[in-house]
Amino acid sequence: MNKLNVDVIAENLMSIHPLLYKSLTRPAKTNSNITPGGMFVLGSLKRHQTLSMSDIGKCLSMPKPHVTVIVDKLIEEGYVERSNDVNDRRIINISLTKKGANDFEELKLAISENLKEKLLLLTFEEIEQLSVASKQVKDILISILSKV
Amino acid sequence: MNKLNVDVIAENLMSIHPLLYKSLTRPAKTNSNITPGGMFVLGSLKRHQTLSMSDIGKCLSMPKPHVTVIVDKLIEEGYVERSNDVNDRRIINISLTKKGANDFEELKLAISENLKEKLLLLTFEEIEQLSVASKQVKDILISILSKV
DNA sequence: AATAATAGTTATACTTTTGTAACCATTATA
DNA sequence: TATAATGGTTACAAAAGTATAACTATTATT
Repeated sequence: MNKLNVDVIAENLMSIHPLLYKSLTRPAKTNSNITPGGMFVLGSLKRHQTLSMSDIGKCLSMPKPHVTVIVDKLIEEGYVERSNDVNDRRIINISLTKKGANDFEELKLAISENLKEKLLLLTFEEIEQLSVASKQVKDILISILSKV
Repeated sequence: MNKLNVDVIAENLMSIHPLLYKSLTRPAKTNSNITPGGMFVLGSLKRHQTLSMSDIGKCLSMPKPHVTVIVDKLIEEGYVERSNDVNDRRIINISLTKKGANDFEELKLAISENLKEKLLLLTFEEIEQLSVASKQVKDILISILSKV
């Protein structure tokens, strides 16, 4: 383990984070009434198809009561639905509805549009590089940070 | 401009963001009384040395009243200090104190330590890759998303 | 069968963030 | 000089996130 590299990684991630936050959550507010938390839940469901309430909490390091509040709101808006687990009747599984999947796709497009304006400043090579590098960061972080 | 690439980038960044959030802000809470917002402000100051109140707001897409609140708290803790601009007496410049710089360094170490446990699961090559890729993402995002 | 553990909800209190509007001081403009 | 624009603060309200405890229902353990 190279100690220097780890510190560099931490430093890079700390710089990336605040830049992302506003760029990603702002379109969600202007184009829909999805809160940042709701957006993350939808993203997790998009990746995993179905998750129990507890799994969502683990996925996002979110306390269970908060998951309940967010999912309640998403159900109210028709984005997700509950279903009882067939094996364990304590478990409630959450999955995207068609509307939820569609609207999340639209939200991603809105974020793309928003980013696109900024990305126009880059060369084709830089965009290519960012595409590859962001995928590498994503895949590696998911492999070590995702708890589900 | 390759449309596919832009959408891939948006998708990757949206996946990265929730993973980072908790991993980066949790150590700040356990090791100090710096709020996430305060951490971002310190990070901006670390990169730019000195910023006016408005610049901090632009940097982090933060409303000005919120900047005031956060900076007030950081001053109270002795992490940053105000100084009047010599050319424009409306402007108040904020810069890190020695204590602020030190404690921010320590905070970064705490985050590194926290990450290190997880990074132990990776191969040396993956760490190397993450180090390079996260730097690329950081540099490119700063070049297009940072407003200061 | 009794007890402990797990999944989820409800309730509550608190912190942080976000959004406005009003306000003062200073600088720029007409 | 009068007016507009900018930088920053104050005050207030509302939304979102965080944390904890108490509770029900179900499953696992003994």
